[in-house]
Amino acid sequence: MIDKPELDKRKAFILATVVYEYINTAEPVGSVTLAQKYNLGVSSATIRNEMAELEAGGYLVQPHTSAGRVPSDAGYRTYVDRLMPPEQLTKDDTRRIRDRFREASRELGDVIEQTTRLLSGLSGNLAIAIAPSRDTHAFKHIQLIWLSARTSMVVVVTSAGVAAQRVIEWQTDVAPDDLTRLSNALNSRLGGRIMQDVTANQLDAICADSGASAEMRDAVRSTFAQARQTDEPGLAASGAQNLLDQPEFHDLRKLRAILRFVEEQRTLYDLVADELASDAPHKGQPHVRIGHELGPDELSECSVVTVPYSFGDRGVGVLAILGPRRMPYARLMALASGTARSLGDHLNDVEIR
Amino acid sequence: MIDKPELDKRKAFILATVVYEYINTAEPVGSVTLAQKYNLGVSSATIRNEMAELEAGGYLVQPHTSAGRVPSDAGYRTYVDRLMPPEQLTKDDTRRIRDRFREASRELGDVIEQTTRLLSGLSGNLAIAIAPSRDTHAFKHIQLIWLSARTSMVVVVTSAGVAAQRVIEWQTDVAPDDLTRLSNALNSRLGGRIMQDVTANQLDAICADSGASAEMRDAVRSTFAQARQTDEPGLAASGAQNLLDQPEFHDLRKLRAILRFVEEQRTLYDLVADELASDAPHKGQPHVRIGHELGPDELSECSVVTVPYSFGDRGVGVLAILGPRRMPYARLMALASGTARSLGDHLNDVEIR
DNA sequence: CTTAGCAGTCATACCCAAGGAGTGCCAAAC
DNA sequence: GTTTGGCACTCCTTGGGTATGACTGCTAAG
Repeated sequence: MIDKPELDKRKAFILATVVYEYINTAEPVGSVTLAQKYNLGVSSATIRNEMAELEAGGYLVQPHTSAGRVPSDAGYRTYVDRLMPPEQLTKDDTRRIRDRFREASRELGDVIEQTTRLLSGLSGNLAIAIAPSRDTHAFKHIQLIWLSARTSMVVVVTSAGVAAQRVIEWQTDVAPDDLTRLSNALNSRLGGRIMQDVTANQLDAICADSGASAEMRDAVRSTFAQARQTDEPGLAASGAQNLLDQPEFHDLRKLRAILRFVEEQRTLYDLVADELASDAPHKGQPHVRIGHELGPDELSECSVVTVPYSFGDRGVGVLAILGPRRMPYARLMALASGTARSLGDHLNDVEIR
Repeated sequence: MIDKPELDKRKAFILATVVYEYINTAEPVGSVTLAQKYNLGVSSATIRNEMAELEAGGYLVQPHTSAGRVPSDAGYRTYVDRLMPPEQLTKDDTRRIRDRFREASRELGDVIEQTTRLLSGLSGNLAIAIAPSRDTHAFKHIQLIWLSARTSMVVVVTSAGVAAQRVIEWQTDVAPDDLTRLSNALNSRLGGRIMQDVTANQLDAICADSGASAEMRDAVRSTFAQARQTDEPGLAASGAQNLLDQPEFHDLRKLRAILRFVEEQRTLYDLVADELASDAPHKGQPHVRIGHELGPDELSECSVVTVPYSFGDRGVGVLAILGPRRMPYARLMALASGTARSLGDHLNDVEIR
């Protein structure tokens, strides 16, 4: 790859048109097609010269000598960053998104799962969602419920709803009053706290003060750990079968590699969570990664649009769309943003205040 | 299709061998292959004659004149019902299944989801599970939890764990005591009842007796409805990408049709729920449906193994494996049965008594 | 009833030539 | 200097024709 001189206006327009045409047709685009379909005011020979220079600059690639050109990662990158016309959501899409959230669940896990279904349906690609970390939710309530002398249930409620629930089998009998006393103590001393600020030591202290047994203390501690869900992040993906429709994935080997990748919760999480980790989380702006920018070789023919969502001023999660590099970037960015906004609004609405 | 005479011993053996060979190789099997690989004690010409008769009987099919034979639906059916040697789970598989359930979740939805992952992994096919209907669970506890003057949470616990939880926003202020009184009344009068036996009228009566408001009565009623989950059945499926490995699905059109079918919760549910509806639910025995027996045209090249599972003497759900007709029936039946048994045991273990 | 032999069928693989899409380059025109 | 028409060249794709080989079904002999 030589140096990348600034593109003059005509080169930029030709590059944009090549990308646009290729996104729509999935066929390498040649100089004659370009001259005929878009009136550039110059002949195909001129376009050929320009395309040759764009190829030398690393923006375009020729699959073989006698074929048209296809955008390279750098070509797509330039298109996305500087050339493509931004898109707004249509009224129709906006309404559809809003309607779907209107009847959406209040339960966090269900919500993100439904969101991926919506987004994969609208985008025609694979949609992924990461649930917001529960660390930043506010503690609302804990209730130890007496079921029988040896069994109880513990429920922890945060501002996002039920964060943990578990059944506990005691080694020794407990009385309903013991549970009520402990519940009350915890509630009065933890009310309004952010989950991540509740330490195990504090829990122990409260349990000790209200005369709870060691067994009860352990139960409380582990239920809180579960409520913060530090181990397994909420992750949902759907719409993988959409990828079958893309001509670039008609090669079964590629497709299989991609699906195996997506199947692994861990790798999928890492892929999308980059967005969470990034220091400057572009304030709600969608972010595009193209081909090799993604890292894993399996995804070298894919692109991913990610967009963070938030509700209130905390709890940030990520939505993502994974598809072929030849994706309608502007539209998918608009869709992802719109969905992220509606998702945030929905979570805000159902938040427990 | 002519009449189906009883198969003599040699025809039966040849049919069994053809099915076996085809299942292993995915190639139409010819008379010479058969004579060479399995010592039938007769020449290929004799086998040819027998195969011609098996084809006339509708057990075998020739893809084209100069190809070997492939089993028909009826051929597979006969193989499964009468010819194939039954298989036991290997110690290794048994252990693996048990280990996975040992560390499985206690939450019903998670359990069936994890079960499909396990079963698709072991079987190399698509696995499906339907959660048991919640109607037959025993009511354990209801708790109305005071969060603030205008918000409460209701949790309904059945013998299978938390069956419903919801946040309620009241139109008028409520006091913690009101909620406690109503919770106690419901618990004392409903304790031990089966969920489906709790009628809306009874709930109304109890609410009225304990002086609950109309608003509270409605909340209780709708939470119970949700707990019985009459609307949306718990359904999980995973391992669709396994189907990519099967040579019969390398035709993208077929594959897409199948995946679209599987994607639809409703159709998938209907497919598997046949097993629940059937009058004589073969007492835990796996049940095989082959090709057109399944009904939908999209699945005419697929087979499904279903097996009911139960815990205690109630609550029946279904596990299923969907794959190409050319599947190792005996092994998959053993796997499905073993997994169903372990699943039942696990649900039994985590049941609240 | 079994079997060897053989003719016949048909999918598949292969080669080769024609077709076509598209390029790069050059020389002339602007 | 840029643009353009022309043209040779490359190389993928397509289609036809042929050879190959894996089968079968049939027949006649064992």
